[in-house]
Amino acid sequence: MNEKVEQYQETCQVKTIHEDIVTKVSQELPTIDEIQSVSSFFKLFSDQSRLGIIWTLSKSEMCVCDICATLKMKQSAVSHQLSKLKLSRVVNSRREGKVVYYSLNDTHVKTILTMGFEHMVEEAR
Amino acid sequence: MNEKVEQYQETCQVKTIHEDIVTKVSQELPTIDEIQSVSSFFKLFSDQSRLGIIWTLSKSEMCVCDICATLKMKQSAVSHQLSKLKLSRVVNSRREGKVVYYSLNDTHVKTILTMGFEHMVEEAR
DNA sequence: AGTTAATATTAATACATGATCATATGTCGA
DNA sequence: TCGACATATGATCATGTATTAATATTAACT
Repeated sequence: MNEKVEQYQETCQVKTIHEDIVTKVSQELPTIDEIQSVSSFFKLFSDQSRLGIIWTLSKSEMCVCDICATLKMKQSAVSHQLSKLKLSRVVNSRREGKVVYYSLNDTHVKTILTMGFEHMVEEAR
Repeated sequence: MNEKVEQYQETCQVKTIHEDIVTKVSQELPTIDEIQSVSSFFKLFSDQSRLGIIWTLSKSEMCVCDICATLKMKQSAVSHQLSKLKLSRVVNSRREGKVVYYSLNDTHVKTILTMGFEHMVEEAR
């Protein structure tokens, strides 16, 4: 039993089936930080409320109150989610007196959003 | 005070700022089911382990044990996540004797995965 | 300065969910 | 049919997180 197999067994408890594939794919594997970063990005789209907010902002720049009204959400809940989205730089904000306007930060987000909805339509068929 | 403003206050407790925008965006708003469906789809990409699995499968069809070895995950954890991915029809499986091979179900998933990593690269600049 | 409006923040709560252990299921070979 | 291997499943536990109510902050107006 060679070292590689032993190492597999640490996590897998099973004899490796395809060492060549594992080796090849492992070499291309993103770092933990990269996977973490990407999964965190997708997490922003994974909640109903946040996705609704992202969707509305993809249609128009809006203030907090408008988002509340559109999505029938409480102001506090909207603010909380907006702050997460802003922290991840998915949205921008600008203040005009008492009112704060939010908008999508980049077109990338809009594209991914669109793909999500396209996928849904296709799945529904 | 008209009816609309009162209705806003139910959820928003604030006087509406832009009735026209709210009305327009509301008309285009996806249904709750649609938003639910799309957010659930993105949720599959929102966890480190699942994203790792999706990534490896985007490189090659693999059996459960190979995935464990590549990602240094326990077999049980991998199986649990694979079953979620399969339930959402993101992956397919085929059995060959004792070994079960998993693969990505559609190219849509691969495209979205790629966009996520592209976004990360751009953000890192 | 005091009041009101719009938004942000804090703390508490309830709920979802990923990992793990133990065990079950399925498949093959002796 | 028995044992070994590969995978799946159930139950439990710990962690994360969305929501809410209450309160703070910020800004405009009188």
